[in-house]
This record gives sequence, structure tokens and C-alpha cells, in this order.
Amino acid sequence: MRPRPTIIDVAHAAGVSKSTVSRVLQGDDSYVKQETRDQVHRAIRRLGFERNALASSLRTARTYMVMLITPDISNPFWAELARGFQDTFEKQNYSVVLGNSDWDKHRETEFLAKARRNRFDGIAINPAGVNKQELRAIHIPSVILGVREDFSTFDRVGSDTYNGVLAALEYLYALGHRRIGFIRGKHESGRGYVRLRAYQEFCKHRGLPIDESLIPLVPFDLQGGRRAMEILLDAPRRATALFASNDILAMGAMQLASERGLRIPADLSIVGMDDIYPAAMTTLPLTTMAKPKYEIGCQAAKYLFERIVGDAPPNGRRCVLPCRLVERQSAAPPAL
Amino acid sequence: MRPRPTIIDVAHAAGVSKSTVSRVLQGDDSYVKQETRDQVHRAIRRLGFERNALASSLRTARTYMVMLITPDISNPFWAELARGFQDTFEKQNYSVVLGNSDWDKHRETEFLAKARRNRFDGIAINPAGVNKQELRAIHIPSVILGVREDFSTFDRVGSDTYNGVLAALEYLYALGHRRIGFIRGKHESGRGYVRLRAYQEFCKHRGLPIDESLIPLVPFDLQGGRRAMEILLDAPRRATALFASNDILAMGAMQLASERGLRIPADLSIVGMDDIYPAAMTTLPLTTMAKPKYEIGCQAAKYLFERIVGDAPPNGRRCVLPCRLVERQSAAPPAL
DNA sequence: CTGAAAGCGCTAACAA
DNA sequence: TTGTTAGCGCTTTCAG
Repeated sequence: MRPRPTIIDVAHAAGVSKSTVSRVLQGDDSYVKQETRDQVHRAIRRLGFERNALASSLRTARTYMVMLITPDISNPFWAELARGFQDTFEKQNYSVVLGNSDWDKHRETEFLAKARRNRFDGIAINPAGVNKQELRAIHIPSVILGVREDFSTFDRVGSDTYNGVLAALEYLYALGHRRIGFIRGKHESGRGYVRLRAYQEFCKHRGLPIDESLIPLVPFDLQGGRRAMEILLDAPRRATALFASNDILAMGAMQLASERGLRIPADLSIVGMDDIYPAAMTTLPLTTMAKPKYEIGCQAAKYLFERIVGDAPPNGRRCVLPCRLVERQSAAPPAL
Repeated sequence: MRPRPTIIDVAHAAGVSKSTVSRVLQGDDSYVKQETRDQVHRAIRRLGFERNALASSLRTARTYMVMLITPDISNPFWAELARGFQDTFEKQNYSVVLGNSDWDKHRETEFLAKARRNRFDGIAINPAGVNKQELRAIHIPSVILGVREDFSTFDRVGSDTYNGVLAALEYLYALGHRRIGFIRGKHESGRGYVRLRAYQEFCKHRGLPIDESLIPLVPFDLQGGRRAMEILLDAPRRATALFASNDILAMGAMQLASERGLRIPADLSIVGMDDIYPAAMTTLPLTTMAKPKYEIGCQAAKYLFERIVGDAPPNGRRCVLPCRLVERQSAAPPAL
């Protein structure tokens, strides 16, 4: 394999200077005579020249690379968001490097350092441990995945969880349910408890009592969902419907409920949240409040891109995308 | 934000030449007096110097970046494989750029071109459209995801699908099933039909007749699974058990079966393949022949890394990881 | 053990 | 419209 041709080889072959080659490489408006341009293009083709992005980046300080830091790409929620992000940046000819933080600040920090060393043009991150100052200190245009109030000076894009939960609850209410359980996810701690607040607001608004035995707090996983369902089943007065803070919890609950012989939705309605990939594949497809994962990825990419090219306002922007109810089959009116 | 300090700034601050700084930057054995080394380190810390990976790469022709091209990261199968791949390369301080080919040759080719332009050190790919020659022509160390005989000169890592299918079928047989359906996925076309071959071999070996009405051919998606189940239900003599070419097909089949009132596994046993993320979350957890997705990613990364550092044999290696039966609850002995 | 000097391949003033 | 000339920040001989 002979050494790859450089811009100089092309210049020679085309009988021009390397600046001229560089100019046509940059395409568009660069003032180069049509004839010269064609000559250069021919030479490029003939030699099979490919511009060395490294050299170019070193000179221009633009790498056309961005880093996307999420907790875990093997989690379908993040995978879908990542897909939206990538698809959008791909159109601008950017490459995206993925980092899985595993909710670990140390790992996250490593990725940020890497982004700096490699002079990435931008960063999209769902902050696990770093704070606003630390991210600021990276000095790379960034966008926050999720509406985190503690990152208010950054562009942020997330979904309207609060109203999503409210709407899910109202949906159940409209179906006729008056005793509605709520599975809380433990991981939510620290930041907000938006879902719980929405639940409380809903109960208050509808004049429903808040029964502690109906709002189990469990880890955000399948086991958590199962455990929550056990608790709910033991409640002195059982709920007729149930909202789970995410689909995984909902699926766990569904599993246990049907093992215990409950029929869904006849005996118990269940509504999840997120609409992750598996939600449509349960034996009884799950009704859920979908989060616009892919769209969040797209919007985050747009914000970040604008910031990179300097086409964004100085202040952090905030984009809250609406959730959307996906009616499948796990929710129905209560039995009489 | 002042300009970032360069190796020269460090050199000045430490009172040495930039060559020396470069030497200590490269760590290890480089012959630099301990005292000088410390001096440099102090200067580095003091100035907050971070080596510019671009400049370094331009000079050394090593980027510490690899590209991973899979059909779709939002598909849990690939997401898990990607995770294994990333985790492994991360330990070597590499970054991985993801490309989603969407089974499209054009997109795939674009990613390969990008890998060349950016002088990536390696490529891992599940080839959608490119062939051996085309990939060869990229001249970047590569590893093939999947045991593709048409890429025999490359390192390849995949799973033992043939024996996996056989084992799944034998499992059903051992449970007592003698009439076993088989859902074929249409996408498999072109390359091999390994699964079908395994089915045929199994039937032959066990002296079971091959009943065309029991081996529907459908698209590789949820709808396909449902459709297949419809066909199976219409069969003159129904199967008591069913192997689906992948979990999605199995889940679709399960959905339709239970809508039709069949009880699983009492009336029908179902075994899937892959063990993707959602398989454990169906209302009745799916028994499935797991493919070592994460491990494939890890092994592919290892092969690729060895190839990159020149620590691999000249000929393409081939690693076929075994599948593993995950017994959950969708399969049981047939009703009498 | 350390420094000087020559690039890696490209871009961007500045001239022409 | 094109060429000349300096670098971008780092690594790597080659001397010393």
C-alpha cells in the first residue's frame, strides 16, 4: 500500500499550487476558475486523493466530531435518543463518539477529558455527576439531555414529564378509575420527584386521598416493578389502576400481577411511561405515556449544532417536548 | 478563555526543550532523568496542559479511534454488542464512533469513507452491502461482526447459530415435543439459512417429518411473528411447540397466541433466539437461546485491537462463540 | 540524557 | 484568480 496522496501530489498532478487545491477542496464559493477547478477534480479522482481530516482539523481547530455521553447505550431509552442525535448530526457530516457513563461521575469526567484532548466540537450529556461549573470549565459547546434546572445556563432539551404524568393519570381517571396506584422509582432521588409531585397534584385536583399503601417506592428495574406490585396487592384496599414511573417498572408489575392471577386490564389497568422498545412487545401490549426520545436526540443535536457554528443566542435555551399517550391494551375502564 | 498551553509553553515553564516534554508525555521508558521528568510534570500541572491529540495523531498516524458499523443502535441486539465493544476498547483508551448502516450499502460506504478521512485505526463492521474486496480496499484493520464465510480473509467473530438452533430444538424434543414449528425470518435470505438447515438436520436426525405448514416464512419483526402464529394456528395439525428465529418473532407469536386464547406454555411452548433485552420482560418471560452479544462485541474489540497493534497472525481468525439456553417460562412439556 | 531541526498534511493570510 | 509562505502542536531522527 503506497503512501496516500496528499494535497501536494494533487497540486503537482493538476499543475497548480496546493493552495488552489485546498480552495477547491473547501468547495463552494472559493474563487477558483471553473477550468482550474475541473483540472483539480480530475487529478483528485485520478490519484484517489482523500483529504486528511486530521491535518485539516489541526489547522482549523474544527474536528466535526461530537461526543454523546449517556448512562448506557444498551438501555433502549438512551439508544433511541442516541439514534435521533446521530441521525441529525450525520446530516451535517459530523461523527459522534459515544460514551457510557454508567451513572458514574468518574467515567463521565474521563469522557469529558477525552473530548477536550481530541478537540471535539461539541458535547451532549445527561449529567450523572458533574455539575454546571465543571461542565462549563470544559469550554466546549454543550447541550444537556434532560431538563435539569441545575444546568440552567446551558441549552437543555427534555420532555414534559410533569404534564405527561398528569395526563396519564387523567386518562385513567377519565376511564373511571378512582383508586389509582403509583409506582415511584428510587433512582429519581436527588432531582425533583417531578412524577410524584404530579401525582400529588392530580390527587389534590381530583379530590382523591393519597394513600401511602398505594405509592410504593422501589428501584428502577424489573424486580422493582415486581416488588411494587406485591406491595400494591397487599394494600388493604387495592387500586383498580396503576401508573408506573417507567415502562420497566410497569412490565415488572404486569409480570407479577399476572402470575398472581390478575387479568389486565380487566382486574387492573396499568400505564407505563417512556414507551421504550419492548413496551409494544409484551404479551398484552403496554399502554404508556411516550417520551419523545428520538426527538429529544434530534433537538439536542440541533441546539448543539447551532451553538457550535455560533448560531445560537448567548443564554441557555430550554426545550421541553411533550409526552404523548400511546394507547395499547393494558388500560381499560374498571370492572364494576 | 486564553489559548490552551502547548508543549512549548510547558517546555519554557520547565526550562527544557519541547522534545523533552514530548518524551515525558510519552511516559514509560523514555530516557529522561527523574528530576527533569518531575520538573516537566509540575509544569504540566501548573499550566493545566493537555496534549493535543490531533497534532499527535497527525504526526504518528495513530488516532486511537475506531469505527463500529452496525445496522441500528436502537435495536437492542446491536446496542448490547456495541456496549461490549466499547467497554473493551475503552480500556485501551480508544474512542469509538458509531455508524448505523440501516442495512444500506450506501450509508455503510459513507461511514467507511469517513473512517478513512479521519484516519481511524480500525473498523468493526456487520457488512450490509460491501463485499470483501471493497472492505479490503479501505486499508484499515477490520473485524467482521458475524461469521460471514464471504469475508474469510478477515477476523470474524460471531455465534454458533447452527448449534444454537439445534440445541433449542433438542431442548423442546427432550421436553417431549414431537411436533415442533419453526418461524423463519425473511431477512436471513441471501446468506446461509443456517437456522433452517439446523431445523432440517434436527428433523432428519430425530426422524420427524418436515411439514411445510409448520415452517412459515415471515419478515423479521413483530408483525411477522404474529402473522407466523396465525399461519401456525391454521395448520391442519397444530404444533405443540415452536422455535422462532429470533426473540422478536417469538414475542409477536406469543402475543397473537394469547390473543387467540392459547395458554403458554400449557398449550404451546415457544423458544426464541438472541435473548434481547425485552425477552425477560414479557408477561410470561421468554425462554430463549441466548446469543453472546456483549461477548461478541468484546471479542471483536480484542481481535481488532491486536490487529491494530500488529499483534495478530496474518490470516483472518474466526471466533464462534456458543449460544446458551436461557430457561424462562415459555416452554414446558406438552399437554398429554 | 537532552536539544535542534525537520516535518505530518492542511489552511489562511498576504502578495502578486 | 492563483501562488508563496507561515504555521497548527506534536514526534522523531540525529547530534551532542
